[in-house]
Amino acid sequence: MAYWLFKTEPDELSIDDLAAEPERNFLWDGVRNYQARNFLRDQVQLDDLVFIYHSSCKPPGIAGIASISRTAYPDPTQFDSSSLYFDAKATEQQPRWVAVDVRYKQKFGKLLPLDKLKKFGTLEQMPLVKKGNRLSVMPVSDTEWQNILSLIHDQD
DNA sequence: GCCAACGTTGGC
DNA sequence: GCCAACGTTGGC
Repeated sequence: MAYWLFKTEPDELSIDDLAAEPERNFLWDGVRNYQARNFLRDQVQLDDLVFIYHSSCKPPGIAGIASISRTAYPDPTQFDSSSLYFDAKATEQQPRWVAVDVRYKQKFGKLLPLDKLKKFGTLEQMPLVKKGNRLSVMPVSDTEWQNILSLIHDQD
């Protein structure tokens, strides 16, 4: 079992949306970055745990946990010409992008803000806290996962 | 709204 | 295959 962090804009899909339908499998679509796609396609496994990170909001930070309920399959939005995520170069025979499904697991009492993550020295290797980082799907080591959980515990 | 950082595109 | 131009991300 592995750990991950997925970014989402809460206007699009938030931890509250997941929590509102805890039995539902949510399509995690719209990943359009090759490095992020390769993680989804090659490494994300069933029942892996995922920190849900809220980006482009105030304040950005980790809001809760989801689990992987379906491993990678072709992202349907790449074939949909009315979608923002449409990709004319993708075909059903040769899909370019993949999606996974996630399920709600937990919402933290308080969001763990990015500035706290940045202050915590042992997390400095995470792409998340590095300047200019744009990776929307990233692995989280066992140690990082435990350290972040303890930060959550401290502030709750 | 600004803009730094970064990924992608396309001409050569 | 280089690299300038461009578009996007995402914190501030």
